[in-house]
Amino acid sequence: MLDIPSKYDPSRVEEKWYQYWMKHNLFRSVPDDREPYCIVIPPPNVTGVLHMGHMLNNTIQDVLIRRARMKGKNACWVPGTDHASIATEAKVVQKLASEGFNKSEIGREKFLEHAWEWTHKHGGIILEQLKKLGASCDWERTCFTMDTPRYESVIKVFVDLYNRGYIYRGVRMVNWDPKAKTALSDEEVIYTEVNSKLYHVKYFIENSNDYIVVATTRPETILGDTAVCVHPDDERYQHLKGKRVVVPMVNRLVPVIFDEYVDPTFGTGALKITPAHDLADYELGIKHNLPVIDILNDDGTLNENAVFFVGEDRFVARDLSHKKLEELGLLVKVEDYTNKVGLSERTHVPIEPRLSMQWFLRMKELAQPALDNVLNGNIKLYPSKFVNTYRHWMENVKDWCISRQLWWGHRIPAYYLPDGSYVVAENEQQALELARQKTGNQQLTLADIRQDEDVLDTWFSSWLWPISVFDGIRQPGNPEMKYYYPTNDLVTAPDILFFWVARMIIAGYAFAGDKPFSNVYLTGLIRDKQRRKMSKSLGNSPEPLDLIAKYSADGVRVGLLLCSPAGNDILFDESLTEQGRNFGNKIWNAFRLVNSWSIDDNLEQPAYAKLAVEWFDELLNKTMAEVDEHFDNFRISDALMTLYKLFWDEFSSWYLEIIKPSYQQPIDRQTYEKTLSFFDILLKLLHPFMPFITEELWQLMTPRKEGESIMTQLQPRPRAANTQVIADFEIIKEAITQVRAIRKEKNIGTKDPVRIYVKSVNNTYNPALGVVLAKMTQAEKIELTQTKVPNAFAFMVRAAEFFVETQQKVDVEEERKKILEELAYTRGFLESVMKKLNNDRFVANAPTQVVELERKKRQDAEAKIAALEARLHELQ
RNA sequence: GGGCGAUUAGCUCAGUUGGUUCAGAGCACCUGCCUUACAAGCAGGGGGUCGUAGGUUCGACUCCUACAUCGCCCACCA
Repeated sequence: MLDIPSKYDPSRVEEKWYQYWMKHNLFRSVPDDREPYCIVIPPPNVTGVLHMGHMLNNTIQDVLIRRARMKGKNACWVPGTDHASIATEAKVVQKLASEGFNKSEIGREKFLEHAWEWTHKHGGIILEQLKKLGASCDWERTCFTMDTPRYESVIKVFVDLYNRGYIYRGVRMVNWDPKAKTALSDEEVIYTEVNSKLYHVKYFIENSNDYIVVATTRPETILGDTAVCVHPDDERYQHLKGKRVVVPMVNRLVPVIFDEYVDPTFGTGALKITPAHDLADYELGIKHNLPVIDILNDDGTLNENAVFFVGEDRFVARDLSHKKLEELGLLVKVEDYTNKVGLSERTHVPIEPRLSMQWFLRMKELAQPALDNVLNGNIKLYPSKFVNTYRHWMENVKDWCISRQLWWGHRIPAYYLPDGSYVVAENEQQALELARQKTGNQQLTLADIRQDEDVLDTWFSSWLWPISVFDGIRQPGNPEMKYYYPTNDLVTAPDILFFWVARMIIAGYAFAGDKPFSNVYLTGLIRDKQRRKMSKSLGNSPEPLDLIAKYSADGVRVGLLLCSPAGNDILFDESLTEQGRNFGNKIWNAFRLVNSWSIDDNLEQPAYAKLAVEWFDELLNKTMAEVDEHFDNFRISDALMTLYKLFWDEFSSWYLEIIKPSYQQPIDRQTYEKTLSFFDILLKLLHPFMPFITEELWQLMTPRKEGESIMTQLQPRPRAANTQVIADFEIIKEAITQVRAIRKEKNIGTKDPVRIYVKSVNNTYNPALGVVLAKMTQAEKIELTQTKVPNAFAFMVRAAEFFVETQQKVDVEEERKKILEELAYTRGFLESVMKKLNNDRFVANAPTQVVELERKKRQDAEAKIAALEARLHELQ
C-alpha cells in the first residue's frame, strides 16, 4: 500500500510526465500499416502568446488526437507557427520605433534581419506554452510558414497560378490601411458603427446664384470632387442637365451627372463624386468618364492635389474643411449621423478606399469544387449551421487581393524589366532567363531586373498549410502525402472560416487533388460571464499559464470542455476550472481508497460485491458506447460529461460504496482485481481529457516498465450491454435513496435497525439484489412478502412496493395522505394512457411499438393502483 | 437592406425522423452531516404552463405561419 496524500498536487506530476512522454518519443508518428489519424494545427502567430482561445482549441485537438491514438490509430498532430506578416511587422516596427529607428530609414534588408531576430527570439514561446497544456504534438514535425519548404511551396504555387492565368495585376480600389500602409483584403476590414456628422454643403451652379446642397460625411474629400450626381428622374434637378457646379473651396468646375445609382430620398438627393476615395464613386467615375483626383498620401495625409491642408492628416483636414466651409458660408447645416466605417482588423484605424496597383487571384472557378464538396457532405462542418454561411460566401466569392505593401512575408516573385513589363518566376535566375527570352536580349543581367517590392497576404501561405506541412507542393504524391493526406479533422474558430478554412479547401482541390480534411469542428469564441469578448484592454482575459498553475492543466482542460458545445460561445468563468480541479481530486481520492485496501486471499467474494461488479461491468459497456457516439458527432462536452457522471456518481458514489469493506477490514481478491480493472478502464477513458492525472495514477496502480505509458494503451471497445442487469439495479438504487430519505425525514439514525419487506408485481424487483439493498440501507433484513405490513413506512418504485419497518410509530393519517397523492397522480397517468389507447386513430396510426409501450404503461399503472388501494385499505 | 441561427430551471446548455407523466443535465440554490477516500466532500431536496399568438395532428418542446427579442454573416447608401 502506497502512502498517498489526500489532496492531489499536480505541479510536479505534470512536468514529470510531459518530460517522460517526450523522452520516450511517444508523440512521434511516422507512416506505418496502421490507419492514420491526422490533425494539422491552426498555426498560431509566431510571436504570439497563448490566450484562452488557443487553450480551448488545442485542448480539443489534443483530446481527439489522444483518443485516436488509444483507439489504435497512428495519430499525428502536426504543430507549427505562422509568420503573420502584418501583425509581426507591426510589432517589429514598434520595437524599432522604441529604439529610435523607422522602417524606411533602415531599409528592407536590415529590417528583415530585425524581423528574423525577433522571430527567433519570440517564436516558439507559444509552442512551449502548449506543452504545459499537455499538447501531444509530434514536435519533430514543427513547421513555420516561412521556412524553406513552405517558402518554396508558396512561390511555386504563385508561379503555377500565374501561368495558369489565375493571377493578374491591376489597378483597383482596395482597402488601404494608412497606418500599416498596405492594402487589405475585404475580409480584413471590420465594419463598425460610429457616431459621425453629416455635412450639408452648398455647391453653386456655374454663373448663377443658385446652388445645390450636397450631404457628405467626409467634407475633406470635397477637394477631390470631380462631379455631382443626381437621379435622372429627380424633379428637383431637371434644370441642371448639362450644367456645371463649383466645387467649394477649390472652386473647380465639375459637371452635374445623372445616374440611377443615387437614392433621391437620401439627404438632398444629390451626391458628390470623388472617384479616388470611394468605391461607388470610382465606378461612377469610370461610367461617366470623370477624372480622378487623388488627394491622399499613403499614410492618410493630404497631398498637393488637395491644394488646401496639404500635409495634414485626413481627420485634421476634415475639421479644417468644416471651419473653412463655415467661413465661406457654404455650410448649410451639420447633423449627427450614425454610419458604418471600415476599420483595419490589425491596426484598427479607418481604412481608406484607395486606388493602387495590386495582385489579384481569380477565385470563382477555383472555388467551385470547394463549394460542391461541402454542400455534398464530403467535407462536414460542425455545427452544420455554418454550411449556409459558407455557401453564401463561396457563391459570392470575389477576387482575392493577395499583395501587401509589407516586407515581412513571401516576396512576390514578379520581376520587372527595364521596359516596365514583367515576368513571373520561382527565382532570380529563372526570371532572368525568361526576361532574356521575352526581350530577345541576351545581354540582360540580374541588375536589369527588379523584383516586386510587395509581399503576399499571409493567408496565401496558410491556405497551403495542410499540404505544405507534408511537402506536398514541392513533392506531390510523396509517401507522407499518400499516408496522411487528406487529414481527418480541423479544429478552429469560426471567425476564420473564410480567411482560412474556405481557402484551404480551395487549395486542397487545386493543388493536392483532394480535400484537406474531412471534418471541420468550429469552436465558439471565448467570452467572459457577461458575454464580453476577452480582450487585453478589458482585462477580462485570464492568463492561461496562471490558470494552469492554480487549477492544473487537467483541471483547465476539463473546465473549458465542460462548457463548450460546438459552435456556441464559451462563457468562461474560473469556477469551471475549479470544477475541473475538483474532479481531478475526486479521481485521486477514489484511487486512494482502493489503494488503502488490504487483500485477503481466503476471503470469499460477498454476494453484494459480485452483483455490483456484474452491474458496473454492464454499465461501463453501455457508457463506452455512448461516449463513442458522442465523439462520432463531435459532442466533446457530452462525452466528457458522460464520463464525469460515470466516474463520480456511478463508480464512486454507488459502486465503491457498495463493495467497500468495513473499516480496516480486508477485501477479497476477486472484487479487488475487478475493481482495479474498472479503474484501469476508467483512467483510459478519461486520459484524452485529463492526460496527467490519469498517467500518474496508471503508473501508481502497478509497477510499469520504463517507457510504458497509459497514452499508448488501447481503450477497450464496448460490447453490447445487458440492459436488464442495469435496469434491475436502477430499481435498487431508487429504493436505497428512498430508504435514506425516510431515515433522514424520520430522524432514524444509521445505527437504528430497520427491516424491509418487498411486494413485487410483474417481477419489478429482482430479489437477488436484496443483499445490496441491505448493505446500503443498513437493514437488518430484507424479505419478500405477500401480506400486509403494519406499522411501516411504504413507498413504491415502479410496480414494486417497499415497506420500511422501524421502531417508530407510523402516522396513519400522514401515510394515507401520501398514498392518496400518489394514487391521484397514478390515476391521472393511467387516464392519459387510456385516452390514447381508447383512441382508434392512435391505435391505427401510431407505430406498433409505441402502442405496445402504452399497453405496458397501462399494465404497470393498473398494478400500482391496485397495490396503493390495497395499502390504503390495510391502513383503515 | 439581404441571408442565417437562436429563444427550454437562477446560469450555461441537451432534448436525436412528432409518441414513456418527458420536461432533462451540469453548475448554482435549500436542508442535514467534519460518517476513517475525498468539506475540492457525503446524504436528501426545491425549481420551468419549453419567447408570444394562431395552425396542422389521435398526439407538438419537436412541424407550419405571423409577431417579439437576441446573436452571427454578407452588402458601395453618401
